[in-house]
Amino acid sequence: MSGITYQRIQTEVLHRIRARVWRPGDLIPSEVALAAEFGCARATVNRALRELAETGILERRRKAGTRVSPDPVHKATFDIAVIRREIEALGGVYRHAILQKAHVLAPSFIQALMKLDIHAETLHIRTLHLSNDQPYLYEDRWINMAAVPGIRSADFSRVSVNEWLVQNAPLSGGEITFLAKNADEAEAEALDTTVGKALFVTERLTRIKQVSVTFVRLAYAPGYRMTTRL
Amino acid sequence: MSGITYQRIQTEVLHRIRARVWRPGDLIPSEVALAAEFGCARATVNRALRELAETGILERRRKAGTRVSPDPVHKATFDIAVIRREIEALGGVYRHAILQKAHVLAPSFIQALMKLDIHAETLHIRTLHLSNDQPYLYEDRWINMAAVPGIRSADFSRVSVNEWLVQNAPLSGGEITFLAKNADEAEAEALDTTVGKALFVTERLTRIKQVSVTFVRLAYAPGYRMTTRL
DNA sequence: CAAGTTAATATGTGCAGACATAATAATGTT
DNA sequence: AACATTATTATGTCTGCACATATTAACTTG
Repeated sequence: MSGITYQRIQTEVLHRIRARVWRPGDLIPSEVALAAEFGCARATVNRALRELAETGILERRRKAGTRVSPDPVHKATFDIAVIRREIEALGGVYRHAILQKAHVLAPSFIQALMKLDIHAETLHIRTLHLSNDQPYLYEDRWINMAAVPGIRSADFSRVSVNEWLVQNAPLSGGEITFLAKNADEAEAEALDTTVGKALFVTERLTRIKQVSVTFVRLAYAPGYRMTTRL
Repeated sequence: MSGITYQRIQTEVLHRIRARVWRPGDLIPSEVALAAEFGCARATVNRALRELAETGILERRRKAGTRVSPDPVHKATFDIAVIRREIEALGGVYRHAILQKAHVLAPSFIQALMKLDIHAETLHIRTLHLSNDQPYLYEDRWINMAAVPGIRSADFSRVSVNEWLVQNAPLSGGEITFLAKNADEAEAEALDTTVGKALFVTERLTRIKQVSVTFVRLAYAPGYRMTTRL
């Protein structure tokens, strides 16, 4: 084997971009040309360039060729783990407490968000997740009962709703939103802080085949930071 | 050609997981076995499974085999674009105003964050980005002069610092952090809101080869939401 | 039995060749 | 000149095949 790896090619390409040999907007040589230069198969060059294109560093189009992205759109990736794992990964002891659990007809704003009809039955659960017995996260969740039949018989004293859904309704699609919000009274009380304090909030809408399964709002305790490498 | 694509295999695998044929934690058949079943080359199966593993749905280890992730860590990716493009993508007309620009010795908290030595010279710039003449984003940036020599001669009246750096110091690594923060006086004034209002903030530390280039704090106007698909 | 060695196995990656497909460039036609 | 048609080209993907590598299982050996 020639010893040329696709990773070797990737670092070489990155070097040339950094050294401004190939500048943002420039067209770079074709796969065939690069394969000849590096003395490897085209498939190897293809994989190298394809992966760089996935990160947004390169832009590729058939026939047009490969160019360095004019303004590279960095893609920041965040791991959205089960909350228990998130807490345990930070070295905390996980515990959760259910503050409220009620079967109710969906209020209108939830109907609109989840696109439910007027008579839709939902399970409304408010949970406090604790790390080392300190409030960590306040969860406000609405579940569309029609979409998850087995949920009536589930026992949430041991496994959190969060985990039950991951195990029993895997691989669902949806959207996630990050935002900042001043704490209201319920949030302030649960998270042991004051009304008005800025909270980092994530809202998630989960679907299985176009049908909304659950809407969650997670309000993190003050001071929370969500970090990732670029 | 058999017509079996790697994407076809991916959707089939996803179906089996959703249908709970293969459940979280289960070991799935080997690449060779799947290639035989689908009547395609192992390379095709390999690409299908490798990509699913990158998204966190599968876990793979040599010899041990491929298994469905026990608690799948969803990976949410956010596009971090140049601010002008972000605003224009939302249909706004972009404009920016430089509120402050000063060459200063790095204050101690910046020294610590960027790991600069005591005599390090920095450029401190505060910029307001506007969409349709409405305050959109307040930017507070520190640049390590030593790391970006050409910056002295740059003209920031036409191109924002943001864009200049992307064009002239491409492909740098670093970290990005999301957090919520109560608006202080400077932020409230710039963004035309009240002190204490919850702001969505992103902080970015950018490096080229271990050397810190710039530290930016971006405070978005109230109401900002950052959304992505799962 | 414990510890070290060897074999077996699933994934990881490379190669050469082929055809598919999208987009551009060249060409011909009215 | 405007438009439709036809090459050309770079990427996209699949096929078999080979060897690399990590890791587990099986097999020695003291």
